[in-house]
Amino acid sequence: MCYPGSATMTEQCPHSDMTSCTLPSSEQVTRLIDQATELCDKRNLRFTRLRKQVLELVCKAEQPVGAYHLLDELRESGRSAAPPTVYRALDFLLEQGLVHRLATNNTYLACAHPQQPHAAVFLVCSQCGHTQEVHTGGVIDQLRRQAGQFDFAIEHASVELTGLCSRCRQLHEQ
Amino acid sequence: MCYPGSATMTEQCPHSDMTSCTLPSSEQVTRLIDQATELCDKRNLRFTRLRKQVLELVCKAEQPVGAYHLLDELRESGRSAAPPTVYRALDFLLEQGLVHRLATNNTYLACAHPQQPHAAVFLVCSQCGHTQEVHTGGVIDQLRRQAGQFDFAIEHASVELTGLCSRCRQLHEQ
DNA sequence: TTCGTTATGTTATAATATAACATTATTTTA
DNA sequence: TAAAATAATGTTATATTATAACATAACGAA
Ligand SMILES: [Zn+2]
Ligand SMILES: [Zn+2]
Ligand SMILES: [Zn+2]
Ligand SMILES: [Zn+2]
Repeated sequence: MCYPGSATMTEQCPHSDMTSCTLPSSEQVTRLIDQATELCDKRNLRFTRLRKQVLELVCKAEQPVGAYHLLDELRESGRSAAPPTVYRALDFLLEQGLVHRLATNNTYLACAHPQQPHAAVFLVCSQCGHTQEVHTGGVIDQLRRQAGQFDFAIEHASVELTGLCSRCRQLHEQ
Repeated sequence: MCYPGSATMTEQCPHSDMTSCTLPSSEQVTRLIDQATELCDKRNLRFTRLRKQVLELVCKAEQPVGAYHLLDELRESGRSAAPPTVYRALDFLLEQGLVHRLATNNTYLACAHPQQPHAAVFLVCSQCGHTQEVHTGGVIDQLRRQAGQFDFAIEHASVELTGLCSRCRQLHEQ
């Protein structure tokens, strides 16, 4: 996940150097939470304690996390929680574009650019699990055009690329 | 799913007219099975009765099917079957590129062009479930380039576009 | 035929997600 | 403010998807 602020939200995410984002700093998490708070406020939605807590957990995770991992963390935090607890919170966050869900491994990660709705491409490392959200408008536009040729109107694009990340490739080549 | 033979395996699948493929004809199924037989033979792999039967079921389905649906059908056919029965057969077929798995809805569909390995784009109708495999080399190439900018080596691309198919859009607009 | 390998059968269980209904919290309206 | 309506959460049960582990059977090579 790449965090806003440190770079423009264009093609090149700050994530191109992997080290910089393995462990999001507490400031970055705070920033995302602040953005979410503002965004929910604007939309007249309740950013409840539970929803905030789940978003925080997702943000703090250095990698996409599973729902049941979040459930464990909620319980460890002392809160009474069951699967619907976390799934409902995740559903809310997904609807608001604050998190993304990766279909290929059933995990959730914080959106790097929750400001505007967008389709994203995810680079998922099969070795270390590190996952990077990249915004390549060109790709999505091209997909939309191609789908249009088949008279198909895209509602949601799931583009998940699995492979070796830079670091793992280097380690692997040695 | 679009069937080979009726058109070249390029951008435009025969699938662009949806009606032509809702119910694959028995000839088309036979053709796919024959291709699979040949392909396994070439690779010195055993295209066992179970594997053939599962591929047939996937081919005959007019839409991508779930593993447990296949399991039911296997049982209805009189065969003793449990989840591993179908998952193992599906794993084999996936490895050989004879079927694809859709991560967004946990379903399986026969590959339209099992001859050569490929990355494909899937157009999944959220209304009727109809799913079309399209081969737009351009998209995959572009994805590969974009990923390359992040020093990322793609092993597998999952590109699944959910939306309204031509027919459903027409019905919807009225 | 014998042996090693591969595939399948079988039972149990893991992992992911939702249904249904009760309770609590919040907002709206009177 | 009080009552009613709405939204969120708690709670229990269950559905859905997938795999682990070990036994048996089929197959292929020697
Ligand atoms: Zn995003
Ligand atoms: Zn990696
Ligand atoms: Zn294919
Ligand atoms: Zn449709």
